[in-house]
Amino acid sequence: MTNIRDLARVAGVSVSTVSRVLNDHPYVADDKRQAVQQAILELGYIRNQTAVHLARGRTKTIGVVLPYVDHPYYSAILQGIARRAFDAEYRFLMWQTNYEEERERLALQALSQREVEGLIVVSHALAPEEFLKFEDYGRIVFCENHPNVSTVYVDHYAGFRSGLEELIRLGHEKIGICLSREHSVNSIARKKAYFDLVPDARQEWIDTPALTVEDGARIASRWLASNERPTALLIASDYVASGVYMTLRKAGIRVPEDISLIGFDGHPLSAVMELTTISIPCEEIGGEAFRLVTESDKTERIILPFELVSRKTTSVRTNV
Amino acid sequence: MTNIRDLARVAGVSVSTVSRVLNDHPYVADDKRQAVQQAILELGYIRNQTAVHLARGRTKTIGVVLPYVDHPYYSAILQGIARRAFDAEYRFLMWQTNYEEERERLALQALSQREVEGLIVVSHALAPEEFLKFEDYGRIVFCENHPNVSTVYVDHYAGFRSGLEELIRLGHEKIGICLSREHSVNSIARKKAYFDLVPDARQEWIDTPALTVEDGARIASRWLASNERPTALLIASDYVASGVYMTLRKAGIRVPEDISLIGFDGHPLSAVMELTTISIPCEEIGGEAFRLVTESDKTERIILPFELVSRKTTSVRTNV
DNA sequence: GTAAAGTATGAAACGCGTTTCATCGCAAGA
DNA sequence: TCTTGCGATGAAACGCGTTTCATACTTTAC
Repeated sequence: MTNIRDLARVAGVSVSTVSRVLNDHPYVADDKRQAVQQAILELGYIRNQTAVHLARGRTKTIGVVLPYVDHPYYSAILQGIARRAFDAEYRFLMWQTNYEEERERLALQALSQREVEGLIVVSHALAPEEFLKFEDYGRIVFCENHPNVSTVYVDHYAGFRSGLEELIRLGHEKIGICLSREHSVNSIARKKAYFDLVPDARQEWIDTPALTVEDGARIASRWLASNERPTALLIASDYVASGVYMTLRKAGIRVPEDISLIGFDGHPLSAVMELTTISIPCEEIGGEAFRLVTESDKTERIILPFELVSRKTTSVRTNV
Repeated sequence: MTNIRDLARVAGVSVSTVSRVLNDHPYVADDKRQAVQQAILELGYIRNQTAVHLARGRTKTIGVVLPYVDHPYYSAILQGIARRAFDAEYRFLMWQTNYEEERERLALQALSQREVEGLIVVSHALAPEEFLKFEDYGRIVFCENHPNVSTVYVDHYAGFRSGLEELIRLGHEKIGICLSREHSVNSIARKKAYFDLVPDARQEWIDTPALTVEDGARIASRWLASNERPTALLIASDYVASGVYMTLRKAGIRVPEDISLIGFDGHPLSAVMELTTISIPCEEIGGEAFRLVTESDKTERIILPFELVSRKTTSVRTNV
């Protein structure tokens, strides 16, 4: 492997000059610059990035912590991060955690070991404080609403509220909700909105987990089997909502005549399924998180908007 | 930043001994080991991974080249890679390319610069030969069928054949297909299967691109507007097939009475949509590709199985 | 009892690019 | 003519952990 010193020898210059040529620094005479470039071609020299990282003391790499990749919400955020990272000539390492704390800790370890310069925590199991212990090693940006941290998020309380208000406006009183996980910050906010706004809110009308289409099918089956059925469901993911929708239709239930459904995320799927949904800018969450983690030097909180998109799975309550 | 030499000084040993302790080498006396561990705690020492990478001459990192993350096929493969990489204590860098050659070249550059030890090329725009030029720098594994390369793939010719045979068996003669991209290896294989097996195969019944649900909606609209309609569609992705399905149903077309649909991938969505599909083990593709790129030392070709899963979007042709 | 084998440890080299600091030539300003 | 000052360049230090090699002391083995 030829290195910068070989280059210097062949070109008849010092290593500093070679480095200057490599990095397009000024103050290099044309003839020497050409001699170096000639040597590079002759020896087939290729820069060792690892050495550059060590010498510069930075890796131009960030870490991304998320539970699953094969889930549209997370992959959309990841897409946003990837896009922005590419433009900024940054790389990113991903920790796909399944919400296992041990895996999240590995990402923190990488941060402290200076393998990554910052961390985007899309969703996590570990307490936020555990993350903040590592703040000295690099910026940590969350995609969930925690106090006193840099974060890019959507106000899920308000988002759920808008969905619930819509259902109430349509005359629904027996409303159920489906939450992705039991105890996440988002779920807590959403649950609060539920109990704040729905007079007849009931613990047994909260279904969880709601992450996959299969969860949707399960939720629909449960609904079918229950003797006191909500007339409307606000579901934390379009994917899950699609599962619910299809399973109910299969069972002969008419949507929205028999039950109203509202999804969440605004995934393209919701459009072809004509699902009413609360749309959020997932890619932008990722992009902004990347911007914060690389550019910002103070704690920043970015709240991105949501939008209730009414389509064909919601209507005025007709039955009891 | 305290380093290994500070540690040596404080512990009263040499740097070699410190390194031995850090790496659990044998041949370190207990008292010295403890002295080093004590020093580590005292000084709050944290290993610099970049230095380790440089010294060891390896990064335990591989690169992944794929066009999009927010697409279920790719994210499922990525999930497989991520899972396996975690177990092997490997990291991976991702190049999300949008099929832009320039972006793919950046991944190759990273390989040559020893930033990554190998490359998994899930799908690509650049000619395979362009990749193979870089084989000296590390193993390159494809997830598509190219000659003379390490690859993990599904036989898409056979896969499409099985779908087409099923449709023919059901009495369909006017069969259309939807391909993800015009000129990918997979599409070429699939197109060949189409022309080999379907007597009335027509160029105008090949629809492309077919990557997103929106593509599905577009394809369905085209079908609705055409005057000579295929009675069956074999679609290269469940996502797209879902889009087709929902859009046709919206328009009052009965599936499978008026048209049979077969999807591809075996995505969970196909189950709740009751879509007939050709199921392939996406996660396993990723996992095996990871295994090859890190463990194998010769060119290996792994062909993974597919399976036709008959559900409710296919039936005997009833109309003309 | 002596050779062979194993245990323990440190100095120094190594991987490799970047950056600081000193130096020197030469041109512009006084 | 003398002083600034900029342009150009190299030596050496730096970032930091790993590994090789030599050395020296203990144990086993015969």
